[in-house]
Parts: sequence; C-alpha cells; structure tokens
Amino acid sequence: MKKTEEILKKIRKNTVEIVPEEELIKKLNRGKPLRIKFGADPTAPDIHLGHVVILRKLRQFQELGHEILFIIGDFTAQIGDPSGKSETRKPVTKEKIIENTKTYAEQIFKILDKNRTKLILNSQWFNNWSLEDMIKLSAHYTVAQMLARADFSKRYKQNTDITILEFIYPLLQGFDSVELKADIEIGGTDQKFNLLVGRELQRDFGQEPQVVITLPLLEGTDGVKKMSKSLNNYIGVTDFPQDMFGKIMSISDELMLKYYQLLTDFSLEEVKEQHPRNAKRSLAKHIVSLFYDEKLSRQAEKDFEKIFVGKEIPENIEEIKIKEKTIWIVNLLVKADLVKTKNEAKRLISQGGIKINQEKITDENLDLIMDKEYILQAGKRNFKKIVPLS
RNA sequence: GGGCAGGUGCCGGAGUGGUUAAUCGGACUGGGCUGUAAACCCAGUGGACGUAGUCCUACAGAGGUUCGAAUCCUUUCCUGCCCA
Repeated sequence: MKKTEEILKKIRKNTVEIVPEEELIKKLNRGKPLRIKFGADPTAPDIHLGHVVILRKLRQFQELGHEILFIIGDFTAQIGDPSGKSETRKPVTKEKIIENTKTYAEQIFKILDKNRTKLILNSQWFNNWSLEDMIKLSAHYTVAQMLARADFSKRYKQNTDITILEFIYPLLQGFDSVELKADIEIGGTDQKFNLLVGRELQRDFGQEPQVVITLPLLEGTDGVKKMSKSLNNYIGVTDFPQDMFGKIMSISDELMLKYYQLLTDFSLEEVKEQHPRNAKRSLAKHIVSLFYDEKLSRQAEKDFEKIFVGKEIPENIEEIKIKEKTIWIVNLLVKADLVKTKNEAKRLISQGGIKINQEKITDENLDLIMDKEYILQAGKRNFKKIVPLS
C-alpha cells in the first residue's frame, strides 16, 4: 500500500488532473503493466517542447513498468482537422503522413524507451469502417454532450460555424481508446474533453473506462499562448542548436521556471538561487544536449555568446557568391535571402537594421564594390557572408 | 424552401460615394534599454521601378452605375440567425 502511495506521488507531479484518481489506484494495485495511450496527428512533422512535457510523463510511466501506445492519427489526418478554423485544412497525402510518422518516431525516441512503446496507426481499423459503423458510433453521443465542450459552446453562442466533422473528431479519437482497450490516456489540458469522450465510449462498449490524466500546457516563447506551430512561438526539437539555444534565452524569467519544472528534473529551489541569466543558460544548454549532444550544445552556447554578448560574428556563416563587380545593397539583401522584397530591404536600412562588417549602414543607395568578402547582417541574428566570384 | 443579418489586410475590427494602400487594437519586424531577458519606450508593416514620384494589385467572386466605388445596383458563392 505504501508503495502505491509513492508511485502516485510521482505520477501526480506536474499533472493538472487525474480523473478519477480512485480508478487509477485500482488499476495500479492490480500490479499488471497498464496500457497508456497518447495520440498525435501527423499533420506536421515537428515535435516541440510542449509535446516533450507529455513525453516525459509517458517516459515516467515506462520506468514504472507500463506500456505506451503511441497512436498516430493518420486516418484522421487524411480528412483534415478544421480545429476551429472555417478554412479547410489541406488534406495531407499518404506519402507525407508516412514521412511525418517516421520523423515522429525518430523524435519521440529521444525521450521514450523504444522497447516499451508501440507505434500504432489508427487507419488500421478506420480504413475498414463502413458508413454503418460510423453512424452507429455517432449514436453514442449527443449534441448537448458535444456542446458541453467549452470551445464549442463558445463558438455556438458567438454564432460562428461548427462543422459536423468537428463533432466526429472526438468520437473517432475516443474510439481509438476502445480499440486499444486503453487503461490511461494522457494529454494536455486542452484535450480534456476528447479524452473524456474516450471514457464514455469505452463504458458504452462494455469496457473498463480509461483514466484521464491531463498535463499543463507549456506556453510558447511569447510567454502567453500555448506553444504551437501555427502560432509560431514554438521551440522545435529539430530546431538547429543555435536557434534552440537562442529561443530559450529569450523567454521570460518567470516562464523559465515553468520550463525547468516541466522539462527537467532539476530542483526549483536551486534554480531560484542562481542569477536568472545563468539559470536560463544552463536550461538552454541542458535542453540542447537532450536533443543533440554535449558538443553541439557547447557550440551553441559559444555562438550565442559571440553574437549577443560579444556582439561578434558567429562561425560557419552561409556564403553567397556574387559575380557582379558592384552590387546595390538593396538587391544584395534580396539576393542573399535576408529579406523577401526590396521594399523590406529599404525599410530595414532606414531603421538601422542592416550592418556590413559590423557597421550600421544608413544609405540605401550604397553600392558595394565586390573586391573582397563582406559580412552582411540583417537584424540581430541573420548573417550571410558575401563572397566575390572571380 | 421563405425572411433577416453579414463576408474588409496574418487575426480582431472601423470605414458605407472622393487626399483611403484603407482609423484602431493584437500579432509581427527593426531600433532603444537590458541579462539577445521579460516588461517598457520609439518606429515600421502590399508590391514594382537605382530614389522619383509614378504605376500595379487589394476590402468574398463576376458584371454594372459614376468623372470617381470597400462604400450604390444586379447576380453568384459563403456564414450565422429566425420561420418551415
């Protein structure tokens, strides 16, 4: 009994809710490995630190002897999830899904134990479904139940459209739990409703309902909204070490503590004793080495110091070869892919955002004579080496 | 099927015949401050043209009225509400 209490304490750490906890205790006390479900849509191949929070919890379950069922929603991805937007998302092709699934696997096994993880595609069962199956499934849930979901009821009240497809989504996701006979499903707090649908469906299908565990959402680099690719505030696990390092350094001190809490095992007490800048640096280094290695992590730190602390130029800058003898700075910026349009180039120059060899330039009429190399800088972190082609 | 209200830039949302590439907020970009912190302050945010104002594209789509349209008319599409 005491042992269960210890395990529970571990599981409770960093969770928001366990629904219901008594059932979890019951399941744990049976002493058998539990089937832990986690689902992801392979619409975009990048896993970011927000996912890592959940992956770490899954890893913890693995260490406690349980099995992870990592479900890839390839079937649902093919339909395209409108997720609150009226624009229909482009359907993802099969090839792309397979490719994304591969990338997913590579990324998640940086955290998860391969031997205790099953990768499952939900097309395995849904591809064989008939219309009859679907209609039968839809009878298991009511419109009122659906409207209980916060974002649905909000949109309903605001007279914005909700498609039936969006009602079907939670049902399909819930049915995955039935198919897998999941004991526990884990997700972010935003997934709570969908996870609970799984519970209801399992009960309807005569199974013991899964326990739902929700985890906090990690805010993105803006410090306000949840980390997501579409909001462009994410730190991807495949970001280049330098970018990953830089992005972490740019978060607020407050957010840093949350990152520490959710992404590492360090003690918060010790972190708080340090100077926030140093603490943030250790965090950045730790996370980079988690996804790359010590060496690249040190390199990222070094580059960071050079660029931002020492205001120097990083190593290994991409080279752009120029065959013209002289070139107008505005054209050069476009050619070097530092800006998208000439107007943008002129704008940046007038705002003092362009530097050549560390010198701010202000004259947008400047013609560069290409008799030597130049270091061209746009903003704080974009560098290109301009090389004459002779 | 009938009636009504709407559709504006990345998002929210003004404007309802004329200095309107379109007020404002958010977001984003650049600069300042700093620990590249965050917060804050300032500036900017359709494109083309070698620099000078001119042109092109844009207020759901198409057509029309007008010297002139995001703004008026016709029609198509889309969304919501009410009635059936």
